[in-house]
Amino acid sequence: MANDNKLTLAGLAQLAGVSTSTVSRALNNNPLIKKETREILQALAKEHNFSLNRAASRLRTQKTNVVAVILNLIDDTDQSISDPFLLKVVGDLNQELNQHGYELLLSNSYMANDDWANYFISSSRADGIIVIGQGKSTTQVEQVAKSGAPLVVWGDPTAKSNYAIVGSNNDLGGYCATQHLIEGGCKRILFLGDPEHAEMSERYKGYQRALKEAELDSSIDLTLSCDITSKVAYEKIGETILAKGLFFDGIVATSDMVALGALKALKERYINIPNDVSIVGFDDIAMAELFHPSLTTIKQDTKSAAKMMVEQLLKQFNGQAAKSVVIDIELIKRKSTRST
Amino acid sequence: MANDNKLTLAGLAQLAGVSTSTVSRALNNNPLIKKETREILQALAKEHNFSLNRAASRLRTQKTNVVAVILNLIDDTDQSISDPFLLKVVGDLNQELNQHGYELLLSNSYMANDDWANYFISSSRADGIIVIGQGKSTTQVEQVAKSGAPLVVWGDPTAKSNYAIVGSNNDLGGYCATQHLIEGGCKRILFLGDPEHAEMSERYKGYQRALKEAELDSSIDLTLSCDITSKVAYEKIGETILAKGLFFDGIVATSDMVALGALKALKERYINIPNDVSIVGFDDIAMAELFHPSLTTIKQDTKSAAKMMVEQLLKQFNGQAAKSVVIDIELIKRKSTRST
DNA sequence: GCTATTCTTGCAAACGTTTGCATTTTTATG
DNA sequence: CATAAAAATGCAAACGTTTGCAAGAATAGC
Repeated sequence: MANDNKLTLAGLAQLAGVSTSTVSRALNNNPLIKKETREILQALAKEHNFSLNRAASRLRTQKTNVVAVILNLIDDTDQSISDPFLLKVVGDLNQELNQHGYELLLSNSYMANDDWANYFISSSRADGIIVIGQGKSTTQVEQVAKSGAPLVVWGDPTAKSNYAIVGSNNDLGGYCATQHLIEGGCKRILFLGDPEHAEMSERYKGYQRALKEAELDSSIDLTLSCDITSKVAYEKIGETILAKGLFFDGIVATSDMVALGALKALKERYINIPNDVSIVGFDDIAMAELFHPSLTTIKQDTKSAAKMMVEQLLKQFNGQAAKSVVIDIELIKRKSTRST
Repeated sequence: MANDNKLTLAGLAQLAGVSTSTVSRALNNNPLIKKETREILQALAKEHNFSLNRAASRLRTQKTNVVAVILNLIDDTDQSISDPFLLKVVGDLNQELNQHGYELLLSNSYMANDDWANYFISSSRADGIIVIGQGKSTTQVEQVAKSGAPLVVWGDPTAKSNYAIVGSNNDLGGYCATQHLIEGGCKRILFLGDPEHAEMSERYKGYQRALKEAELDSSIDLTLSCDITSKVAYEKIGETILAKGLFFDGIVATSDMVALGALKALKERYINIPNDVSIVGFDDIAMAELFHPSLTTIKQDTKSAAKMMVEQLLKQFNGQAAKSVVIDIELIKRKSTRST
């Protein structure tokens, strides 16, 4: 602390009366250095609370130990930013990355530069990229894949792609959700969400499969296309009821936020949940059980999702091929559906 | 793309037939270089989609253009991670930092190393630190401050400190919330939250002031100390009612999550909101208006908070002194309180 | 005691930028 | 046209690590 200018490896070496290479190796616990010496030097480093200059070591080793996480937001709707589910994923990724000695550089798709591989990888800002959400267009992501940069995407794992995608079993999720409503006695089940969007379309498939198996109506007018935001869902349900009355008795929503928007619209019209209309959400965000009635939903396991994403990314760092991974989902039964 | 090894500044210089210094200056738009030359070189760089090696430039310039954002989580409760409010702040910070040419390195207080200044600043990982949440203990933060590292904290701006704190006018928030309940006719108003915690204690002060001005009961048994999580709030309200009955008609909660936990506990007992009990939350998270009844709350303006935090940090980068900033709050009236 | 082997350590050259200073080219001035 | 001043470019030395290779010290084998 007396020294004004920062302590460097060379300085530490001088202090210890050894060469910089020895100090460097000692701090990296290189067995080339005698154990005794290593311990002395490590203690000395701690005493002077020395810390390696990462810029220098990154330059020398060509490795950053940083992973860029990009929130691939849909268009210009800003609600994605505050979608609690996506942010939960970021939080879990952070934990998981830290545990493997990596740091998380957060970005979103609004950033000026859109050649991600160039911006993050070629520039030595990060070693790899994790993209959260496939967005509406996949061109940017595909460009990264083409560049050969280590890449993992959170999205629809069953989608055909030349990069690794980690995601929930959306088809099964849609199926279970619908199945559960059917068991509860629902006859006319609405699908609320955007069936065009990658992950959602899988959920839609599962929904349709369940309906067909039960020989229930699966006609198109039971599909209510809407954005991923709760506000839009709320408005959409309102309009629909106004126009066509309450012609359904169940809702499969593509996310908890959407489900909660619908829930609100229904409750405002004194429609009883789950008896008049049952609702199943998707995600199992923290708030799902706080609502009244608490929301039955398909839980996405973000913890293991994070684990898988990091695992697949690390594989690529080691030169191995990564593959898409399907994460199991789980039906969480609560009070927005009839118990069976 | 034909070249396997990455293009470097020297390579680009050779391609253009000039020196590396010229290219470097040209790409940094240095007016020392003739405008014409600059444009030619910039075009060439784009054509070969060259990107500067940041590790190298960071080493040379001793500047990273990265800001570390640390989620200072409370103890080992993991709910803070998923607290939508905190994550919203992170999102807004990200936007704001990007706009000023900085990147966001995300961390949390669980990381192994707890000498933050050393870990982030001395090691050239980042130029400055933003800490979100003052946590239970401020020792780590104070250590950073003492080290002289550029630092801004999100917390209680009225707290005595030797570092810059940006935060809402919590006292006024608590006051307005309580005041609003009083106007709605509430007589026995509960404070739900942890009055010990920095920001919360300010809210508590405002709450008490409002009560005293209205000459209402402000005795200690109207203070229900509870953790910041909705689950705990839910349980606490349940227990309390079981033990002492419904002895209150209003609740000032220290966060929306806490308010929503309380809301749930009350609704399950068929207590009418807002007529039997009115509730005011704090934060105005996205979900606040989705609940039934929608939640009256004190809105924290995260956008301008982010702007202020970044502004204060940049000041420090320029060698100027930073100061604490109080962000205005706003009462958002919804349906969980009686309208006046 | 001498050589062959194994352990330890040190030397010095990278890694790819930026930048003070020197040098060359251009423009202005008398 | 010569010279001074200004503008544009180049040289080379950093920035602080890591690491292949060489060299020195210790141990073993005969």
